[in-house]
Amino acid sequence: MKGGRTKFAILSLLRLGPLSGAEIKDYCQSRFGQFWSESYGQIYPALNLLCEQGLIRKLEDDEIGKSKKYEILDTGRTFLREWVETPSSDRLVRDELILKMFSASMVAPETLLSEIESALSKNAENMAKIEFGIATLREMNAAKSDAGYWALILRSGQLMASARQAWLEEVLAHVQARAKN
Amino acid sequence: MKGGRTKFAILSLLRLGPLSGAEIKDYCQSRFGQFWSESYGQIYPALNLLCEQGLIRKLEDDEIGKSKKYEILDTGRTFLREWVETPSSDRLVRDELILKMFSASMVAPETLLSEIESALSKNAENMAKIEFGIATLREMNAAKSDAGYWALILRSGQLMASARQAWLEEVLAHVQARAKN
DNA sequence: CTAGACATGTAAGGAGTTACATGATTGC
DNA sequence: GCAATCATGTAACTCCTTACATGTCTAG
Repeated sequence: MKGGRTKFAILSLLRLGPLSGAEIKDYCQSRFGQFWSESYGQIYPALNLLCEQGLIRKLEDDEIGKSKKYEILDTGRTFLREWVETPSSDRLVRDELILKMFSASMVAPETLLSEIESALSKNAENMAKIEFGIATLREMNAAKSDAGYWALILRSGQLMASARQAWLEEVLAHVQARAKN
Repeated sequence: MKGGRTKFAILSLLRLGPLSGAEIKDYCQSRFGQFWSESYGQIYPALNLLCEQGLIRKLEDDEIGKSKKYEILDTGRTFLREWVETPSSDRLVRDELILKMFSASMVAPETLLSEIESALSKNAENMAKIEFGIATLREMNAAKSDAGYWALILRSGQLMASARQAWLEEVLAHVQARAKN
């Protein structure tokens, strides 16, 4: 399918209200960041495609010069709903740090420390973002039906991040122990 | 860099002994499956590239007709080691199921059940593979320095899979509760 | 010898990122 | 008006999968 899953990420966001390309990028980062990402190189072409296909439309610039906002159409909502009802493709993970673990015995343990620490701090950042997201969600008073699912998204981030933290700490301990000998 | 990280995945495996393209594919699936994957369309071109660059070599076919095996060279080992010492790129996750959660309120809860259940059973499969991997590792008596790191890889799979299971169960409970009303 | 299985290889195309170009807006 | 900023857009490139084509071994 042309435009792939980027189209659905965009439609998902537009369901809640009109957005511009840049806003879509921002929201992707802040709301989907842990498990999905899109770059401008995908977003802008996809927006044009969605327009051509009559799934969204460009809002007339009431205030000229402002960034172009796009609005989802009923056809777009239907398209989005059908996708939700369709079986998902497999989860894809690409984790270079774990791949390196496979050959980690080739290098001095000390060499690995900085990478593990930077992974830990990146993970801590993620956890903070998720906490912030949880706080925000409470104040958002979204439709109740949405709020439940969105909380589950954040919950997934929580569970994954704390599993990762636990793992990184085990790795750190192992590497430090090896460094001592 | 040409050939990207596929080259390193291949070199990582070849470090342990000569392998053919198909064996590399199998090993990727069984050992790296949870966090890395490669397809033939990447493996074969990468093998040729690695040969051209003098990092591996094709073994002479002592027994003709057998699948072509490739062996890592010292230059390849050095290249691999340097990569391990280099900062990693960010972890990438693409999880369509979670993306759908964002719009899940658009559909009847019952619609979601089969997807959740299939995600649960796929996850259970993964957990079983990891358990098998742990048992295998014990019998492999790999070099002790490798065994420690490899156990950590499996440990990561364990932690992630059980976090995911916990999450999927929460999702299931939520969806079932919504279905009752 | 032949059918099936399996390994190798490739071509086409979609997915995704990066770096750059353009044009408008805002603040000074 | 000028610089800085920001949104939009695009081109080039890498990454990755899929489907197909080819060749080779093996069982019967």
